[in-house]
Amino acid sequence: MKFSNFFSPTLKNVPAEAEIISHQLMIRSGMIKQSSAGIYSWLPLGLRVLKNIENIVRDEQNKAGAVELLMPTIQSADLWIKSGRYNEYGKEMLRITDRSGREILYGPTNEELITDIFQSYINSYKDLPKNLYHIQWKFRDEVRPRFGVMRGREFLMKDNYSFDLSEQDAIISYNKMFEAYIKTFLRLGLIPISLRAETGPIGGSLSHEFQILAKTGESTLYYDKALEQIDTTNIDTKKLQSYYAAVDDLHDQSKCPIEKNQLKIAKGIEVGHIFYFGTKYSEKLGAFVQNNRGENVPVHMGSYGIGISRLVGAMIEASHDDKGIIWPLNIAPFKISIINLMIDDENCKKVADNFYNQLSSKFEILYDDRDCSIGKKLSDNDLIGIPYQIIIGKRDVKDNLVEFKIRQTNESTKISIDEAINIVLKKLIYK
RNA sequence: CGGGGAGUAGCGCAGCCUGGUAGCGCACCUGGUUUGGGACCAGGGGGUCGAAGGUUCGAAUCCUUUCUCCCCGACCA
Repeated sequence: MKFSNFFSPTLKNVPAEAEIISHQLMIRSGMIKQSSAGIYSWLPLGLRVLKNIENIVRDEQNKAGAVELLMPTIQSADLWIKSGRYNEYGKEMLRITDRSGREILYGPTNEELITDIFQSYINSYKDLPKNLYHIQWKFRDEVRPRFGVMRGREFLMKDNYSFDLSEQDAIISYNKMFEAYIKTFLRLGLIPISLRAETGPIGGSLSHEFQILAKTGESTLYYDKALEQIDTTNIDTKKLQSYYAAVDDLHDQSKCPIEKNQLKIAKGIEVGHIFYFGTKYSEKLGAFVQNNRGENVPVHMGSYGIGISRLVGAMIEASHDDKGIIWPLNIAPFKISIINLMIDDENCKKVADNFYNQLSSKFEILYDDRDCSIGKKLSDNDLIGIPYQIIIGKRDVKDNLVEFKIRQTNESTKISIDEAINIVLKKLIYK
């Protein structure tokens, strides 16, 4: 992608509305534009990041055996009346009346809809277990949206729902998702801390929330150090679930079961939540199957959410410096940028064009060919967090060199033009 | 919803107290000079001051109403 052809309005000034760093950086880097309180347009750069995160979440869901579908954003009130949540849910639910006076709503979650879909087709225990998910926009009319996309009213969420014959089976499904969540967050380069949680309005008996560590996180976590050392090759959910972890208001030092030197205190951002809630919705919405004795029994369900749009903000909170965002390679909107400092210089242009032509078919490349000052180019590329940057200037090109910069560490080295492609390929492929 | 704050050019702000129809920085446009970390000089375009009503000869400025946005709290992916 040629930068001159892209749409990435970077800003020097931060709009006063943005309080926290991720929100500021998202606005300054041209990722999002606020439309109204808690509602955002995703500009091209932000959309790329959002999609990259979405795809990793999707991939891990698929690997864990979940099956993707897509349910609508707008739901009929009927199902919610049936489940009893139409009144329960309160003002957070955006209620709308259509032209013929029917009550509809913008879905804040999908237990009702998915249960209805399930019960329409599945009648036998032989079809279990099932695990269905979708990645869809939700709307919750928060009393106070804040922190940019970290707590918007409209947000993108991956939510899935498991259906099992028995509680024991449901716990297996639950743990499978638990593992998938750990894998997902690790793959995003985050350190997930799993905590036993309250089940809240979803209801149920078993629940974990997943917080990722970030200095600027909203919640204070008290947890066993061991939670940070996850064996990525063999994720032992039982072990992870056995470690102590609590948010500050549930933590009581006098009753804390672990040694002080084993206890760690850190800030976290909640990015995922999983629930097992038994037959709460299946009974109300008629999701019954016949078991092997021919009896109709309600299915045991669980639901599992990951805030994808929140993760964008959360990841920035977890990874930035004073120059801007530092994206991990797999999330970065572009993997590498080719920065031509002297667009009017023939040699520089030749070198830059050549890199671009050779690499653009292989990776997502940003070719900074803009007619603007050197400082702006360099600082923009840092701001938007491109992991690798090839900086091409007159001075180096004369010596057959270019600068290769790693955003993560801000280290840069001079490399020969001839070797550059190989070095880049090595970095991007074997990373 | 309770408490606090803010709406003046695309963004950040000053002007408001002590009414006399708007100004600065960044961004933008033109010309020139520059060119390895948000360049410099000169020239230029753009706002009727969130909205409505009122007071006044005259309102960004005073009064009333209203809308929006932000921050702190309870809640959440």
